[in-house]
Amino acid sequence: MHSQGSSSRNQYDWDSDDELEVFGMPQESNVHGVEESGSTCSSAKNSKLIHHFVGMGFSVEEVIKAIEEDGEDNEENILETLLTLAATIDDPMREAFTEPCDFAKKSVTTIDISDDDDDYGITDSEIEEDAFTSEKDETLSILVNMGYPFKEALIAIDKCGPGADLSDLADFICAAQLEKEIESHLQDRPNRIHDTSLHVHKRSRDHYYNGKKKSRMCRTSQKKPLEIDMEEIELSIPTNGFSIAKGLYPRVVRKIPDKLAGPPYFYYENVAIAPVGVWNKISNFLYGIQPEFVDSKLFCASTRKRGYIHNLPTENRFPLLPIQPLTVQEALPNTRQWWPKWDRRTQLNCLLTSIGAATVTEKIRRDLEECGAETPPPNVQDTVLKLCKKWNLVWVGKNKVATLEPDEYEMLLGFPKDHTRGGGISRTDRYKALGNAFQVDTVAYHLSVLKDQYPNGVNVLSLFSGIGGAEIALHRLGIKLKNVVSAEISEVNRNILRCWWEQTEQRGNLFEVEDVQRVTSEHISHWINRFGGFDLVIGGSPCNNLSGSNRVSRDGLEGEHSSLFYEYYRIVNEVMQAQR
DNA sequence: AACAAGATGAGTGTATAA
DNA sequence: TTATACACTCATCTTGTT
Repeated sequence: MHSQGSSSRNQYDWDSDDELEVFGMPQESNVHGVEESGSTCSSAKNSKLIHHFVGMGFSVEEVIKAIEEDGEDNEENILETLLTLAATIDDPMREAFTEPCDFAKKSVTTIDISDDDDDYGITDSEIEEDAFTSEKDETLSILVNMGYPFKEALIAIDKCGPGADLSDLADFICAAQLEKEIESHLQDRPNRIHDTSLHVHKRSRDHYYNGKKKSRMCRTSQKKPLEIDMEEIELSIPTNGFSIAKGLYPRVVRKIPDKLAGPPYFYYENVAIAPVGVWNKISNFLYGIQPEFVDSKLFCASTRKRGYIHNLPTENRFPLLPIQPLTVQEALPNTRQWWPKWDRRTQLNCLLTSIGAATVTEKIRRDLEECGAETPPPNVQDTVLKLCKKWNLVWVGKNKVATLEPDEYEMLLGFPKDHTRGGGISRTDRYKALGNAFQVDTVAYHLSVLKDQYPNGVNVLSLFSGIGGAEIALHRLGIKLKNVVSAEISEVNRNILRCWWEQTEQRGNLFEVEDVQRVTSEHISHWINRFGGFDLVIGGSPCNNLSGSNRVSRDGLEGEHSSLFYEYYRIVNEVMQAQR
């Protein structure tokens, strides 16, 4: 943490090297190969382009063809052409598993990979609450599968006991539902737990879905030739779909082709509201699997709209216990007494990487005190409310709002308290790391299907690990971590994960890699041989150039940070090939 | 240097009205 | 069907302080 590199790394210097270093030595050998093949492309720029696209997994021949077609100046068009080429291949799965490239095969660059056996062979004390809740878990998941809302199932089990007869539990839930319905007819309470925001939008969104879906499809596929068959429609991605849930959690109906169904499993995450076309591209690379868009407001008290692409089964999912409170007032009980009636928020907006300025909270306090009245006039309410929503402010006193604390970030996102605290990390860095992290409960819900399949634990390749959201999700699910290879560029983040690993007394092995770009085929096959294969490749690639919060460089998937998605794809594809 | 604080819009999707 | 208004966003950069 005292190394000089750590500070400059704060500025995401995972791309500080120029392109030559990105692909290392073998680039040159490939360049020669290309030139010898008789191509007319010979400029330095051309070589870079070729390697750029070859690095994405296209064959050299295809890339050359595309460049000749579109000219070397238009990367966008070249990529479009390449993707069209890939899409027009008879068997769409064939392209998915073709040899991506061999640029890394001869790579002998020195790589910082701690290959030591960090064997924390300690006690058996991990995950012991598991025994306590396993019966409950099982009953819960059965009830949820029967179609009962999770929360009500949970209450029923609490009331009747985990050993109660299923039919008794079902009866209890039905009775409770009926009671609730009657109650809601009798009195209209605006601040009921977690129902309002969900159902308010549901009807309209469903309407949107049925009514406008088609027109949007046409818009998205405008660029492509007008041959909209079923395949096209499958791949055309609606970037909404957050509230098509019937119950508390969305029930996903999505069929993964047998060819793609894991193991090995992969799980990819990124921001939902990305520039137009980005998710289509990502989906095309990840074997055409449709993203699953989920808003974490279903799992915690703050919004977090994300897209997930994975080949996990979607049946028999179950949520992490205990269930998080879904309202701010419950999640932050101290704020409840200060929350004015006219602020009807029950949930927070997205937790970002930086927080609001103190001048904002001060301005709000002044404005409210000036009008003096118990309830301020509508125009003041309006401006204050807008600021509160913009900066995610909560009420901590009379006329007093405040930004969230880092430990409140941790709690809302499902991390252990003080997970990012200490060890030389600054407050600013905590916000940044947490703002970039998974919402653990959400990811755990998706990963829960692995629990039955891997009673002895999993081998995980974790890319862009950050502060270890994936690892924590698995751990909290009670899925043992056998071997975890974690790639993370930020030193402070690696320290956080390592500390957590030691504190939770993991019995498996943690291997740290600094830069995903330095992971070669040799590394991958070495790990596969050693561990007997990976069970899960998980990661969310940088969103910097996709996020709407970025005023400066929202450059899309080809942006300097977000283009690391192609590294994720490269590595996933190698694992998929090697283990199938 | 390192850190904290403050200032800095645009793109995307949604709802509504015409 | 189109136009318009509105809400929200895994961020970056500069400046000032220690």
